[in-house]
Amino acid sequence: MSTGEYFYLKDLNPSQHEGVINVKGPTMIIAGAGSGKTRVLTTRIAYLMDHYNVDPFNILSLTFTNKASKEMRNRIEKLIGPEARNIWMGTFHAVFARILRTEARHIGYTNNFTIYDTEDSKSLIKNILKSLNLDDKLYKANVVYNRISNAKNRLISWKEYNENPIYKADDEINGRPEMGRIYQIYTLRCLKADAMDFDDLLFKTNVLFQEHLDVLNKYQQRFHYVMIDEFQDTNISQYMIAKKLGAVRQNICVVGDDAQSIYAFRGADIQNILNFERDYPDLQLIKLEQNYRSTKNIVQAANSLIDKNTAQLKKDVWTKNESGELIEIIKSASDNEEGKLVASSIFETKMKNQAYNADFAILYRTNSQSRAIEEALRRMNIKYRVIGGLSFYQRREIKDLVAYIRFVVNSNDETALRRIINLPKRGIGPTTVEKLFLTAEEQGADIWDILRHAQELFGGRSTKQIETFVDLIKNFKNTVKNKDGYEAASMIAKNSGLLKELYDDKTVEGLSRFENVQELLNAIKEFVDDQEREDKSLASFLQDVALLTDEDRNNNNEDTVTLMTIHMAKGLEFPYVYVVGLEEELFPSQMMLGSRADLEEERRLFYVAITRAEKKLHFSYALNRYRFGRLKNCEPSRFLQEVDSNLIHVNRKFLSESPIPNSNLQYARNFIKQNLDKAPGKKIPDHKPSGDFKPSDVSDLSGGMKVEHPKFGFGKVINVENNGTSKKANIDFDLHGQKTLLLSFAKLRII
DNA sequence: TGAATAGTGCTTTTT
DNA sequence: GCACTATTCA
Repeated sequence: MSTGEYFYLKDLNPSQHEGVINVKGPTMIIAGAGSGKTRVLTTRIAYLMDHYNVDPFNILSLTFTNKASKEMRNRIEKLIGPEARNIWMGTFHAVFARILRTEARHIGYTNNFTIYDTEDSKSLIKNILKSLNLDDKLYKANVVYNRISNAKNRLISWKEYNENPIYKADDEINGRPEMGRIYQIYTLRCLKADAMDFDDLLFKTNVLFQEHLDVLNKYQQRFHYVMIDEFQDTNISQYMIAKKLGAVRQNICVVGDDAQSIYAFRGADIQNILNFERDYPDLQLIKLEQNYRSTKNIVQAANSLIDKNTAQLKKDVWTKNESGELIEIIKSASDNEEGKLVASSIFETKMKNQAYNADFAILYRTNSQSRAIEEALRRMNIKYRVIGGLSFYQRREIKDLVAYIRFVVNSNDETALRRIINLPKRGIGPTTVEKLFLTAEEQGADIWDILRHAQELFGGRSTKQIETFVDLIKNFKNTVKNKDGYEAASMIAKNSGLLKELYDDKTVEGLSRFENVQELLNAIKEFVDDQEREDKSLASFLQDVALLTDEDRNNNNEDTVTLMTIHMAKGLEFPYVYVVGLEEELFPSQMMLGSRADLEEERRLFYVAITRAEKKLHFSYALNRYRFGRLKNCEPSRFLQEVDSNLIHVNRKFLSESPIPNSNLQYARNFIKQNLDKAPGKKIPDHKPSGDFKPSDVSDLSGGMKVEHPKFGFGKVINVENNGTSKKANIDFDLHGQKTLLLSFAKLRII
């Protein structure tokens, strides 16, 4: 069999070639960072279609992010043309949501079911907790949600949960004996609302395949080849689905890197890699170990770090690339200084290497770290964009409008109803809402029926408002039936009063909310105008809105520095990478110091961060950082010492001041507090900061300057004393008199 | 019922 | 520091 005729096989190295052409039978590809994993996967699919004439409809390719699947589809399309669009390709959640919609009736759902995102789920849980009158110190929505989520990811139903003595004992020790009952109620309420949460999309797929072998068989016949990317991130639930689907033909190929497993907190189980070896003893194991992405120094740094983990598969990542520059460490006195130093280092690197902004990424452990960095970049006029944080579809105004649409389409959707029934305010308060739900439960009726018959059932004061609301929704239902999705959505936005409320809000945030809603409407218009789409109904747009993420919208090609968490950076690469906030308790996170397994996951996370870099890597840490709104001393991260020190260069220029002793800071706080409390008789009202109040850079502050303070108002600087972090200014405020402020933490705007 | 205020807890990471 | 909640007052 000659393979020379396919141009795309030419440049593959021997292992990659193996990975591409061995398409039959169970295969596991262990792929080191930057080893051309996606290339192997896409080429493999192209080869399947090209060489074996496999119908794309018979190929299932599963990824974790929309972005990854989109990229894969594009790359395959480049290799073999538009036929690539027919491959079943997407995230686990998206693909199985699609299958569940078709098969919903088998498991007690309609094909119109709503998908609850995490926020929806938590809000439902909060409601349940409240109605059960449980101690909210012990039963927190977050904790309960995670517990339920964990159970589902291990395929444990509420029934099994309640029968399991280990869970029971565990919950009792933690003072939460009601957990099983909550799980049960939550499940039933979701069913009643015709809603599935994220975990349900996988859990219910398992149930479906377990209990309806004919359905399973149908999909087994459909998917001749199953491929899973980022296999190290699969949980039990996902693995079981894949295993069932591949059971007949056994053409199942998993690609992953145990060293990059960073989602154990979400139920991902590296054990799956071992399970795979156990389940398919005759598998082909292929290792991709040559790194094409990074310099020798970076590859070695990553190897030296990951070597400290005990739980890992044997793998030897190497590169032919040049050694490149050493890793540079940036040390700073505070988080703000870290921002400044990183920004100026980017500026210098850009000048020296004629690089673009887009060549740079700044990676951090937690989203909250972006603030100080953003500020510094803004000051230096370096364009940047922040990935992640609050996504578009999670914004309040977007969720509000979506909730309206959701309820119009599915009037059993409890969470949506609770969100909109009094939004904008229409005089239906919590008391009334609870009464409605209680009645629905007593009568065993749908909440929509109760709403429609509120007049007969209650006859009280609030029924008039309820009637108005019901008429509104009925009206919308009609619109949805008769108009296209865009027109209907616009109508809902307008007539619900949502748009007006935002329009009336003339603050900056109000304006941007208004624009966001417009943008959502535009997105719906785009959806409706899409020629290739068959079902253009609003219901169809809504179906997977919960699964959409921001990156799907944000493909602008502006030249910007990228800021994001390390988790978001997985799979990406940049010439210049800054890993910031390398401090104990921040990275590794304080929540992960408890066990070896957790610490090793943090180390893998750092490994992921390092291996994003192509040319040059920077590490940065600060000696002081604001956390919980207080300045805290920080220790450099242990991870810094775990990287081979021969590969690291400490930049002397940046070695600045020592930490600010906490006692000094406390002193400063007390000083200010005392001064504020000095004249209790005549209370001076707090100054209202000007609308555009933004603290200025105070490094050049000197006597005679006029400043504004958010609390003390306007004043004049008398003098500035000391230097560095203990630098302080005497300021004479117009209303509050003379004060001494520590500049490292006072917020002053120079006028 | 709604708006304003005081108090609390908290930050991991995401489909 | 912020966002969310409980409490208070109109």
